[in-house]
Amino acid sequence: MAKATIADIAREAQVSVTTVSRFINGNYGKMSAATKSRIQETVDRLDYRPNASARRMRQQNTHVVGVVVADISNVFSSLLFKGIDEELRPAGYDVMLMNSDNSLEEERAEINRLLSQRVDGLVIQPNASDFNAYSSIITARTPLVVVDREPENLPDSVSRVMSDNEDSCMRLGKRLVDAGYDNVLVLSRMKSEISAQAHRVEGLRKAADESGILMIAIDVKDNDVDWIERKLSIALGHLSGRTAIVSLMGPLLFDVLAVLRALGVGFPDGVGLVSFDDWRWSQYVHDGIYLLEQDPREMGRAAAHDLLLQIRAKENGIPYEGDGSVVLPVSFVEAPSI
Amino acid sequence: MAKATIADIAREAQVSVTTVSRFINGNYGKMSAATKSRIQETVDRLDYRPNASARRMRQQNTHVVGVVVADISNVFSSLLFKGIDEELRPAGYDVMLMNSDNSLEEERAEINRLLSQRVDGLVIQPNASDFNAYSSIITARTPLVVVDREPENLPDSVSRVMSDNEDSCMRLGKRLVDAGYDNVLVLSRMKSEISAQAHRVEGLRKAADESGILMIAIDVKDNDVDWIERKLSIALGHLSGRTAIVSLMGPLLFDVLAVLRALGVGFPDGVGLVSFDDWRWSQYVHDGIYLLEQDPREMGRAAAHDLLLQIRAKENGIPYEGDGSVVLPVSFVEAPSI
DNA sequence: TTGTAAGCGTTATCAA
DNA sequence: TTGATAACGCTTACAA
Repeated sequence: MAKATIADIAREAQVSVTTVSRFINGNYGKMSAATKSRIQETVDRLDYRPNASARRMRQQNTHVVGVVVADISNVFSSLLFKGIDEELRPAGYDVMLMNSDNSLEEERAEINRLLSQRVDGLVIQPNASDFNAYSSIITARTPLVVVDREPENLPDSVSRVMSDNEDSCMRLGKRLVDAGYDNVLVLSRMKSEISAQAHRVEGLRKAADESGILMIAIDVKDNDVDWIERKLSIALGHLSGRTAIVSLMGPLLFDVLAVLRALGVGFPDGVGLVSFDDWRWSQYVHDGIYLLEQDPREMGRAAAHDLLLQIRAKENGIPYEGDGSVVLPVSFVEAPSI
Repeated sequence: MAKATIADIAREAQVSVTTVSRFINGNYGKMSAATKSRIQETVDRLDYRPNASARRMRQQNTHVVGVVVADISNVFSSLLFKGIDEELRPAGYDVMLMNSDNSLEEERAEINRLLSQRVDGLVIQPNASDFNAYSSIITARTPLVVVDREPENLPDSVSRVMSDNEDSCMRLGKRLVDAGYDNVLVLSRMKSEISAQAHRVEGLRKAADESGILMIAIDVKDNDVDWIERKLSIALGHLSGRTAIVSLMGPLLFDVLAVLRALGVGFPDGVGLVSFDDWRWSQYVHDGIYLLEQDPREMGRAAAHDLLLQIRAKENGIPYEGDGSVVLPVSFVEAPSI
């Protein structure tokens, strides 16, 4: 037998579809107890379940929001999702999650599919450096929050949630100067047109400029560990004085550790070592690694919170009264690796 | 202006809705080039996008599958999702992801919502020990794959993808005996009624029974690090001979490491240490930790693969020809911590 | 307290 | 090569 519909229930329970619909939606303001229980019985017996698609045809909203992350295998993304889910779920929204894998094309296709789903809102960690790539979202008038990466030409009207990348890295730079380092070797791995890491490089560069220490930035892109090893080996061989290595993204730290092990370079004796983003585990490597930590879960919550404000404003035709821009602090986790 | 519909396009392009529908679906078998380009132009101009909900009303399938994981902040879950997505996306399916947070109630509600969405299939990492909790899925005739945890009363007709938990742990037990250990202290953290960890305990127990070494199993449940420290401290104080500690889930290893550090117990000198599930990082703790690794991404792929077979079989009214049950190996990553 | 019927955006059947 | 129209399952004015 095909899936039960509201009409099946109505027929079996000897009432009209209207009454069933009212029952389903809890509008039993003036419904006889007899009717109620008769419908309930039928619903249970036929295992009836309202069809969400049909419901949406009559309503303006889907109660579904779309989330597009850059790389779900990165812990950042899963915690971001968790934060979003924690905020959205109690508000009655379900989430369609998509993984762009740092690909512009994938991302474009995914956004299109989400718009086709008529999601009530969108949270994206963008891959494109220019916000014009996302104009379709604006045209569709779908509430949007941009997270983690800030494309150029982002209109003020679009909400965003970022970490305090540049400033924290400026402070890190000063901290390294104070600790007596002469050089800082900055490693990034930027896989898409745009990355939060660029701001981190910028912050470190400013600190270096101000204090006169030497800063070398290396973007490892898709290169493998051997490539990194060669680069690091050369750099370390040619630098005099004390050098600190800064890994600007979590997964990259694995490669850095492998390289340092291969080169037989220890820390903090051989080099200083700092990394972004390594939740919990790195405290057990040697005596712990100095960390700059974001709070992706909180970023997710903030993004979802703003999205809800936008959605509600739109539904009620009232103006949106949110912050529009949230910058979350990056915290320093002290450890003896520098 | 409200979102453009197929009727808007038809009016503007001076054709019928039928023709537009044909165009949208690529059925331009016999459509004049002029008509085609006129429609295309209008579609672009009005930023038209088919409404997925409306489409579903006329079709039997939604091209959406639901995934329910137990804890998205656990790397296991995100890699599982990644594997599922990799297999499903190219086949044209989108994913609604839900996080049950190891809660039975949450899980029940989530499954209900997904069934209301009329998802074409479901992958779940179940929290209930008895499969009867999931009978609604069977009643709804929704294709289903159960992953990671195997509830009681799971009918043969339901597909499942598991890791080879019991057998791998039996082999681990023997390995520990061979390495000269006299006792094995097994730590688990089971948050729901059912857990893959139970099979791991079982495997170790069998190995212990066969070889005559002492095995003590401790389930830490929701207790904190202090509790674990007390328990471990007492156990270690009363055991004679060499003891190996086995952590049966990834995140638990953090706590174990913290406790060992607090107790001033090193490895492999003080105790032997083995853990399940610690992707990449634990090789840098001391000289590396002996690991038993699952492949959650592969589990996801296998689950999605089977789900697709079920969905296609159902759509075409042909019998399902899949394995029904996949058991993936657990690999041993040697390291000097035992 | 309950019912009738229109309409949401699309696809599919039939007809031209 | 294109079009008119019914139908999908539900909600909601309006009626009774």
